[in-house]
Amino acid sequence: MQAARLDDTMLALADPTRRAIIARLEAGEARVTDLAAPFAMSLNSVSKHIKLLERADLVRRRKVGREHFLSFNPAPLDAAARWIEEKRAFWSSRLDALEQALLEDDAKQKRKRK
Amino acid sequence: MQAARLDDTMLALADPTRRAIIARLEAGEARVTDLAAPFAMSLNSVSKHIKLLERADLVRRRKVGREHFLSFNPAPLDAAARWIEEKRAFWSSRLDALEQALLEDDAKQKRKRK
DNA sequence: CCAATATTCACCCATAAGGTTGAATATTGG
DNA sequence: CCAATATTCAACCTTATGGGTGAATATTGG
Repeated sequence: MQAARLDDTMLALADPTRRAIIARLEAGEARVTDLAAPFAMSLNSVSKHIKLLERADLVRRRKVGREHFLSFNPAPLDAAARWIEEKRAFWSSRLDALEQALLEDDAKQKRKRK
Repeated sequence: MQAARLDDTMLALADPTRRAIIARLEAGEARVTDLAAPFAMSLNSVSKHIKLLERADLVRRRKVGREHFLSFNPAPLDAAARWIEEKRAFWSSRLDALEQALLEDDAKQKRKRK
């Protein structure tokens, strides 16, 4: 349960392979080999992607003997979602204000014409 | 109004300088020079960050003579927010289910004891 | 026309990402 | 013990980031 900066979270999500890995983990824990299987890519490359996901704390590792079981940890998504929603909220309210202004102008025009 | 893949959007958001630039644009349009001012960094570096933001279609450029006015375009955030919320929804419902199962177990235990 | 202003372009540099292959390590099954 | 399995480690390559500098370009104000 550590920090994991927004930088790492966003960067981790910026790659389709890593997003696919996360999607795959919705079906439950998986080993490195399982995760690598669908990709036309060496096991090692997938292992590196997993490391990046771990750095972002989006993936947790549970070692049982020689097998490493990976699971998804959604916690870091909160901060990312919060940042994005803040911007979206600000700009949707700004658009609302613009719309409002246009409506008022319209009303003013109507009054004038009347 | 072009595509701008999730990759570019996420990558653009993965850097604190670029997030600060976006935050600054909430105050309205700004020139490259204005955006660069707060940073202990060359104008050129900021110009590059802006280019990355443009690639992600998060920033739009309006040229007036020698001045380039930049503005924020929130549209690409929709897809990013959607992806994140999908994962969050899935996992929060999964946690809910777990909680539910625990509660049911608890109830079962009570019944037994009774 | 000319100097100042606003930006980009063209390089240069260091580091990281994303991929490869081959060897090392750890653990299991027989 | 030994072979097979599951992973990582260590190099290496290519390309992209993130930063810098200096020159080129475009436009404006006198």
